[in-house]
Amino acid sequence: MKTIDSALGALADPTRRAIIEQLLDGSEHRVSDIVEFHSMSFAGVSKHVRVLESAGLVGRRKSGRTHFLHYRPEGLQDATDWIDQTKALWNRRLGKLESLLESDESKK
Amino acid sequence: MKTIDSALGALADPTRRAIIEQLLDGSEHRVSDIVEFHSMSFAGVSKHVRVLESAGLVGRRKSGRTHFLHYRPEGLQDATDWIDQTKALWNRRLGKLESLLESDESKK
DNA sequence: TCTATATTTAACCATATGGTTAAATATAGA
DNA sequence: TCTATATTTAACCATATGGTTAAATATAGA
Repeated sequence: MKTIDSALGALADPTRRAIIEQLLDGSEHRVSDIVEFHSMSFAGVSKHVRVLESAGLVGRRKSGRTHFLHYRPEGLQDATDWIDQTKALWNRRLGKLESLLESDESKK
Repeated sequence: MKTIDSALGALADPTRRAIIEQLLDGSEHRVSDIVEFHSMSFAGVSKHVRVLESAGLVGRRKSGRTHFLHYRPEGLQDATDWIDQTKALWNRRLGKLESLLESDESKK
Protein backbone atom coordinates (compact mmCIF):
# COMPACT_ATOMS: atom_id res chain seq x y z
CA MET A 1 0.00 0.00 0.00
CA LYS A 2 0.98 3.58 -0.63
CA THR A 3 0.79 4.54 3.03
CA ILE A 4 3.22 1.79 3.99
CA ASP A 5 5.65 2.96 1.33
CA SER A 6 5.57 6.55 2.48
CA ALA A 7 5.66 5.85 6.21
CA LEU A 8 8.58 3.44 5.99
CA GLY A 9 10.32 5.60 3.44
CA ALA A 10 9.97 8.60 5.71
CA LEU A 11 11.40 6.75 8.70
CA ALA A 12 14.33 5.34 6.73
CA ASP A 13 16.26 8.53 7.34
CA PRO A 14 18.00 9.39 10.62
CA THR A 15 17.21 13.11 10.45
CA ARG A 16 13.52 12.39 10.09
CA ARG A 17 13.55 9.83 12.89
CA ALA A 18 15.25 12.44 15.07
CA ILE A 19 12.49 14.92 14.25
CA ILE A 20 9.87 12.37 15.26
CA GLU A 21 11.75 11.81 18.51
CA GLN A 22 11.68 15.54 19.17
CA LEU A 23 7.90 15.47 18.83
CA LEU A 24 7.33 12.46 21.07
CA ASP A 25 6.69 14.56 24.15
CA GLY A 26 3.32 15.24 22.60
CA SER A 27 3.57 18.98 22.61
CA GLU A 28 3.70 21.23 19.59
CA HIS A 29 7.08 22.38 18.33
CA ARG A 30 7.80 25.23 15.98
CA VAL A 31 9.82 24.42 12.88
CA SER A 32 12.55 26.71 14.29
CA ASP A 33 12.67 24.62 17.45
CA ILE A 34 13.30 21.55 15.34
CA VAL A 35 15.95 23.27 13.25
CA GLU A 36 17.98 24.21 16.33
CA PHE A 37 18.89 20.58 16.96
CA HIS A 38 20.11 19.84 13.48
CA SER A 39 23.23 20.96 11.72
CA MET A 40 21.30 21.58 8.57
CA SER A 41 19.78 24.58 6.84
CA PHE A 42 16.29 25.73 7.68
CA ALA A 43 15.19 24.78 4.17
CA GLY A 44 16.67 21.30 4.57
CA VAL A 45 14.72 20.67 7.74
CA SER A 46 11.63 22.16 6.13
CA LYS A 47 11.83 19.56 3.38
CA HIS A 48 12.19 16.70 5.84
CA VAL A 49 9.19 17.97 7.74
CA ARG A 50 7.17 18.01 4.57
CA VAL A 51 8.10 14.39 3.87
CA LEU A 52 6.95 13.41 7.35
CA GLU A 53 3.79 15.44 6.93
CA SER A 54 2.82 13.88 3.63
CA ALA A 55 3.52 10.45 5.10
CA GLY A 56 0.94 11.30 7.76
CA LEU A 57 3.45 11.03 10.59
CA VAL A 58 3.44 14.70 11.47
CA GLY A 59 0.63 17.25 11.60
CA ARG A 60 0.93 20.98 11.18
CA ARG A 61 -1.08 23.83 12.71
CA LYS A 62 -0.41 27.31 11.41
CA SER A 63 -0.78 30.22 13.73
CA GLY A 64 0.23 33.39 12.02
CA ARG A 65 3.66 33.09 10.58
CA THR A 66 4.74 30.23 12.78
CA HIS A 67 3.89 26.58 12.10
CA PHE A 68 3.41 24.17 14.98
CA LEU A 69 4.21 20.53 14.41
CA HIS A 70 2.98 17.49 16.28
CA TYR A 71 3.40 13.74 16.03
CA ARG A 72 0.58 11.73 14.47
CA PRO A 73 0.84 8.10 15.63
CA GLU A 74 -1.87 6.98 13.18
CA GLY A 75 0.62 7.56 10.38
CA LEU A 76 2.47 4.47 11.52
CA GLN A 77 -0.57 2.22 11.64
CA ASP A 78 -0.50 0.53 8.24
CA ALA A 79 3.26 0.04 8.34
CA THR A 80 3.25 -1.58 11.76
CA ASP A 81 0.23 -3.66 10.78
CA TRP A 82 2.26 -5.06 7.90
CA ILE A 83 5.26 -5.72 10.13
CA ASP A 84 3.12 -7.33 12.82
CA GLN A 85 1.47 -9.57 10.26
CA THR A 86 4.86 -10.51 8.91
CA LYS A 87 5.98 -11.51 12.38
CA ALA A 88 2.75 -13.41 12.97
CA LEU A 89 3.12 -15.39 9.77
CA TRP A 90 6.72 -16.11 10.59
CA ASN A 91 5.81 -17.34 14.05
CA ARG A 92 3.02 -19.48 12.71
CA ARG A 93 5.68 -21.17 10.59
CA LEU A 94 7.82 -21.58 13.71
CA GLY A 95 4.81 -23.12 15.42
CA LYS A 96 4.58 -25.70 12.67
CA LEU A 97 8.27 -26.41 13.00
CA GLU A 98 7.95 -26.91 16.73
CA SER A 99 5.09 -29.35 16.46
CA LEU A 100 7.14 -31.22 13.87
CA LEU A 101 10.02 -31.43 16.30
CA GLU A 102 7.68 -32.48 19.08
CA SER A 103 6.13 -35.30 17.08
CA ASP A 104 9.68 -36.29 16.18
CA GLU A 105 10.54 -36.41 19.87
CA SER A 106 7.50 -38.50 20.71
CA LYS A 107 8.43 -41.02 18.04
CA LYS A 108 11.52 -42.00 19.95
CA MET B 1 21.50 3.69 12.94
CA LYS B 2 22.56 2.34 9.60
CA THR B 3 20.68 -0.93 10.03
CA ILE B 4 17.42 0.91 10.69
CA ASP B 5 17.93 3.01 7.59
CA SER B 6 18.55 0.03 5.37
CA ALA B 7 15.84 -2.20 6.81
CA LEU B 8 13.12 0.45 6.61
CA GLY B 9 14.40 1.63 3.25
CA ALA B 10 14.26 -1.92 1.95
CA LEU B 11 10.70 -2.42 3.14
CA ALA B 12 9.49 0.89 1.74
CA ASP B 13 8.97 -0.76 -1.63
CA PRO B 14 6.00 -2.99 -2.49
CA THR B 15 7.99 -5.37 -4.69
CA ARG B 16 10.45 -6.01 -1.88
CA ARG B 17 7.68 -6.49 0.67
CA ALA B 18 6.09 -8.99 -1.71
CA ILE B 19 9.38 -10.87 -1.93
CA ILE B 20 9.56 -11.02 1.86
CA GLU B 21 6.01 -12.35 1.92
CA GLN B 22 6.99 -15.08 -0.52
CA LEU B 23 9.72 -16.16 1.88
CA LEU B 24 7.56 -16.17 4.99
CA ASP B 25 6.79 -19.87 4.72
CA GLY B 26 10.30 -20.39 5.99
CA SER B 27 11.50 -22.53 3.15
CA GLU B 28 14.15 -21.66 0.66
CA HIS B 29 13.10 -20.21 -2.69
CA ARG B 30 15.18 -19.93 -5.82
CA VAL B 31 15.52 -16.52 -7.39
CA SER B 32 13.61 -17.88 -10.40
CA ASP B 33 10.73 -18.87 -8.12
CA ILE B 34 10.54 -15.30 -6.89
CA VAL B 35 10.74 -13.87 -10.40
CA GLU B 36 7.73 -15.89 -11.55
CA PHE B 37 5.38 -13.85 -9.38
CA HIS B 38 6.54 -10.47 -10.58
CA SER B 39 5.98 -8.74 -13.86
CA MET B 40 9.53 -7.54 -13.90
CA SER B 41 12.75 -8.63 -15.54
CA PHE B 42 14.99 -11.20 -13.88
CA ALA B 43 17.64 -8.51 -13.44
CA GLY B 44 15.12 -6.20 -11.80
CA VAL B 45 14.16 -8.80 -9.23
CA SER B 46 17.82 -9.67 -8.74
CA LYS B 47 18.51 -6.07 -7.74
CA HIS B 48 15.65 -6.01 -5.26
CA VAL B 49 16.90 -9.22 -3.73
CA ARG B 50 20.32 -7.70 -3.31
CA VAL B 51 18.82 -4.71 -1.50
CA LEU B 52 17.00 -7.04 0.87
CA GLU B 53 20.14 -9.08 1.34
CA SER B 54 22.35 -6.14 2.20
CA ALA B 55 19.68 -4.91 4.60
CA GLY B 56 20.02 -8.26 6.35
CA LEU B 57 16.40 -9.21 5.69
CA VAL B 58 17.19 -12.03 3.31
CA GLY B 59 19.90 -14.67 3.32
CA ARG B 60 21.35 -16.48 0.35
CA ARG B 61 22.74 -20.00 0.02
CA LYS B 62 24.42 -20.88 -3.25
CA SER B 63 24.23 -24.41 -4.47
CA GLY B 64 25.80 -24.74 -7.86
CA ARG B 65 24.31 -22.24 -10.23
CA THR B 66 21.13 -21.74 -8.28
CA HIS B 67 20.81 -19.39 -5.33
CA PHE B 68 18.41 -20.20 -2.51
CA LEU B 69 16.91 -17.33 -0.57
CA HIS B 70 15.40 -17.31 2.90
CA TYR B 71 13.93 -14.76 5.24
CA ARG B 72 16.09 -13.47 8.09
CA PRO B 73 13.85 -12.06 10.84
CA GLU B 74 16.85 -10.60 12.71
CA GLY B 75 17.16 -8.06 9.95
CA LEU B 76 14.05 -6.35 11.29
CA GLN B 77 15.21 -6.21 14.89
CA ASP B 78 16.74 -2.75 15.14
CA ALA B 79 13.98 -1.16 13.10
CA THR B 80 11.19 -2.66 15.19
CA ASP B 81 13.09 -1.80 18.35
CA TRP B 82 13.07 1.82 17.30
CA ILE B 83 9.37 1.72 16.41
CA ASP B 84 8.49 -0.05 19.66
CA GLN B 85 10.42 2.51 21.65
CA THR B 86 8.68 5.27 19.78
CA LYS B 87 5.33 3.80 20.71
CA ALA B 88 6.42 3.32 24.31
CA LEU B 89 7.53 6.93 24.64
CA TRP B 90 4.31 8.10 23.06
CA ASN B 91 2.24 6.01 25.44
CA ARG B 92 4.20 7.26 28.42
CA ARG B 93 3.19 10.74 27.34
CA LEU B 94 -0.42 9.56 27.11
CA GLY B 95 -0.09 8.16 30.60
CA LYS B 96 0.90 11.58 31.86
CA LEU B 97 -2.03 13.11 30.04
CA GLU B 98 -4.43 10.65 31.62
CA SER B 99 -3.23 11.28 35.14
CA LEU B 100 -3.58 14.99 34.44
CA LEU B 101 -7.17 14.42 33.39
CA GLU B 102 -7.80 12.26 36.43
CA SER B 103 -6.48 14.83 38.86
CA ASP B 104 -8.64 17.33 37.02
CA GLU B 105 -11.65 15.11 37.55
CA SER B 106 -10.92 14.71 41.23
CA LYS B 107 -10.71 18.45 41.67
CA LYS B 108 -14.41 18.82 40.93
C1' DT C 1 33.82 -29.98 -25.04
C1' DC C 2 29.27 -28.06 -26.29
C1' DT C 3 24.93 -26.28 -24.98
C1' DA C 4 21.45 -24.94 -21.88
C1' DT C 5 20.23 -22.92 -17.51
C1' DA C 6 20.54 -19.73 -13.35
C1' DT C 7 22.03 -15.73 -12.04
C1' DT C 8 24.72 -11.38 -11.80
C1' DT C 9 26.85 -7.42 -13.77
C1' DA C 10 27.31 -3.52 -16.89
C1' DA C 11 25.56 0.21 -19.25
C1' DC C 12 22.02 3.00 -19.64
C1' DC C 13 17.79 5.95 -18.61
C1' DA C 14 14.34 8.69 -16.08
C1' DT C 15 13.06 10.18 -11.89
C1' DA C 16 13.61 10.69 -6.73
C1' DT C 17 16.28 12.16 -2.77
C1' DG C 18 18.95 14.95 0.31
C1' DG C 19 21.31 18.76 0.53
C1' DT C 20 22.55 23.81 -0.53
C1' DT C 21 21.75 29.14 -1.20
C1' DA C 22 18.83 32.84 -2.63
C1' DA C 23 14.38 34.66 -3.34
C1' DA C 24 9.51 34.81 -2.22
C1' DT C 25 5.61 34.87 1.01
C1' DA C 26 3.13 35.88 5.07
C1' DT C 27 2.55 37.97 9.27
C1' DA C 28 3.96 40.62 13.54
C1' DG C 29 4.83 44.79 15.49
C1' DA C 30 6.71 49.60 15.65
C1' DT D 1 4.01 51.75 5.98
C1' DC D 2 8.55 49.82 7.20
C1' DT D 3 11.29 46.27 9.08
C1' DA D 4 12.13 41.96 11.23
C1' DT D 5 10.85 37.18 11.72
C1' DA D 6 9.10 32.43 10.35
C1' DT D 7 8.72 29.65 6.88
C1' DT D 8 8.32 27.89 2.10
C1' DT D 9 9.61 27.72 -2.67
C1' DA D 10 12.77 27.82 -6.56
C1' DA D 11 16.81 26.65 -8.75
C1' DC D 12 20.46 23.98 -8.58
C1' DC D 13 23.70 19.92 -7.70
C1' DA D 14 25.38 15.21 -6.76
C1' DT D 15 24.07 10.86 -5.89
C1' DA D 16 20.55 7.07 -5.24
C1' DT D 17 16.75 4.36 -6.96
C1' DG D 18 14.00 1.46 -9.85
C1' DG D 19 13.68 -0.11 -14.04
C1' DT D 20 15.38 -1.91 -18.74
C1' DT D 21 18.29 -4.89 -22.23
C1' DA D 22 22.52 -7.13 -23.37
C1' DA D 23 26.65 -9.31 -21.97
C1' DA D 24 29.23 -11.98 -18.66
C1' DT D 25 29.80 -15.76 -15.33
C1' DA D 26 29.22 -20.15 -13.37
C1' DT D 27 27.67 -24.62 -13.38
C1' DA D 28 24.98 -28.75 -15.02
C1' DG D 29 24.65 -32.34 -18.03
C1' DA D 30 25.02 -34.62 -22.66
